[in-house]
Amino acid sequence: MTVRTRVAPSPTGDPHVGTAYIALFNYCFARAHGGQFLLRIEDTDQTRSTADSERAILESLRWLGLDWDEGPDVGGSHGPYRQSERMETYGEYARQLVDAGKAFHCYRSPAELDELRDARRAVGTSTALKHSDLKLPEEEVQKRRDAGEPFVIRMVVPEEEGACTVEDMLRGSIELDWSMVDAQILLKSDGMPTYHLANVVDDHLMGITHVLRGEEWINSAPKHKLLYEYFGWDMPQLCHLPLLRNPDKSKLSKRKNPTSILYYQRMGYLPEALLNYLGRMGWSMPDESEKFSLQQMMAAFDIQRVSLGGPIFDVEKLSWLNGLWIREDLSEQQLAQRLVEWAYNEANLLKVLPHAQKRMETLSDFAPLAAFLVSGTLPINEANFEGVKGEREDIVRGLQFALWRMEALGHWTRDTVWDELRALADAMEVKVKDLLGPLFVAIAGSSASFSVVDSMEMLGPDMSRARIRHAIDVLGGVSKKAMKRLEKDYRQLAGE
RNA sequence: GUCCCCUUCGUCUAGUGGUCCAGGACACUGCCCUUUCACGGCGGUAACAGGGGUUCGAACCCCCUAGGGGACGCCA
Repeated sequence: MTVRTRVAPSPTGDPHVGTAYIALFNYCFARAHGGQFLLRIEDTDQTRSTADSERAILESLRWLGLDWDEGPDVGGSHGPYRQSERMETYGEYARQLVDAGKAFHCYRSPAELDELRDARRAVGTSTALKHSDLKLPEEEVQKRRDAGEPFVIRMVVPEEEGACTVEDMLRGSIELDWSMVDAQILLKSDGMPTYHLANVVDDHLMGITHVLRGEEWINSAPKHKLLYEYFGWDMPQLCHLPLLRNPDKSKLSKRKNPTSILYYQRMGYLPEALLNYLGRMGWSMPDESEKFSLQQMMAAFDIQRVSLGGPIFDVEKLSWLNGLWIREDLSEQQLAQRLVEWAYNEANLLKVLPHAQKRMETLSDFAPLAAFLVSGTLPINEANFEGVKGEREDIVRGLQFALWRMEALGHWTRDTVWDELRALADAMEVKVKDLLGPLFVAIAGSSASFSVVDSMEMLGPDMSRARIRHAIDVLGGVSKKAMKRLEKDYRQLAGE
């Protein structure tokens, strides 16, 4: 048995807890059956994947103790294969399908595609575009080809009535209508494969027998099944796991919840506890124990014990579990060791000292100065904002706008954060200083502290956002009505 | 809008036709322990989404409705 987890680096470089969640189940499933657990990095979208984001996710999984196998030698690469390393391979497979009449070249422009989809949507039917919908007159194809226009390779899908039956290890047979399945792009115009092609080709080459992935993939399973048929390969068994949810039940997202593993690390959760908590999401031990190690989970693992309702990722129980791990599983020496590794190590101190040293008269000044960097949620209240210029309403407005900016920010560095905040202040026609005032309190708990952008860089995106969110709450939050108005104002600002 | 998936306490869940007027855990709460705060111990409140079937019997099987979620990209 061989299973794999595909890890997609996020544009912000934050390793997502959802990835760890899927990886955990793949790990336990494989290991419980004496099989292999492999990793595959998705990096064919150049806007998302960077060396940093890839490293971050691999390090996070390792931190959690989810070790992967090297796996077979596929195209000269071992370990967590990177898709782009074998780009030519996918092109060959795509061409093979074209030769067999199972795929075709498509010269349609994005504008034309939008038009076709809009027309479908207006009629109220499926927006899935088939080969016949995309066909261009022969002379037009010729013209575009001669002009060197970009093209993609799409797969041929059934156009007649009928459904595709997909077998799921937990859900049984799922019937999906072919009318919903579009002529999926297999090879993009830049020559990179899409997930669908890469996924099928990789899994075959890697000898994958079972695929445990998120529920969001159910709808594209027919495409994958079809590809296996086209290639004449055996299809792995599928298993779709429930999705982790925000407290409002929507799919876990950073906009509503901290989703980065780094955030939980920074908050001071132990990897054992985080993993344990993830294991309690949609799964239970046969004896219903709450606290268990990865080893114990693996030893008792039974995929049939997965429950299908999407669990809400709620930190209350995680915190309790973490306390249990700290109290019951660490000696005082071990705890001391963890604390040193976690924050009070030399590398960390050296990061903070450039900001702290100038502000110190005695060594004892250090702890209060740096306290906010090793804290979780800051114990602030309305009174902390008294020294800040402006009405409460304006402060909240500034914080909310800043939060939105920070949510949209891809690369998180001192300079990018600064540029964003400066641009925001300009757009709002306020002094940078006045915009930053409340942010100091939100981020550091006091307006007398290090440069707020330096602090934000050290804290990282998720922790920074969480603190801004907390500050808004402390100031009374934003009502639904007010939120709508703010959103409108914000869009106007962005439009200018 | 179309299709798919899901639905047990506020939250995580046990439960696969009788042992369930539904069990455990978090949170909340009462008492005990304690110089305080935690920890710990013992209790309490709180759920089978609704309606129809099938069956001697339904949280469990079937159908309908409702609610929630997901998918519908040259993202994964």
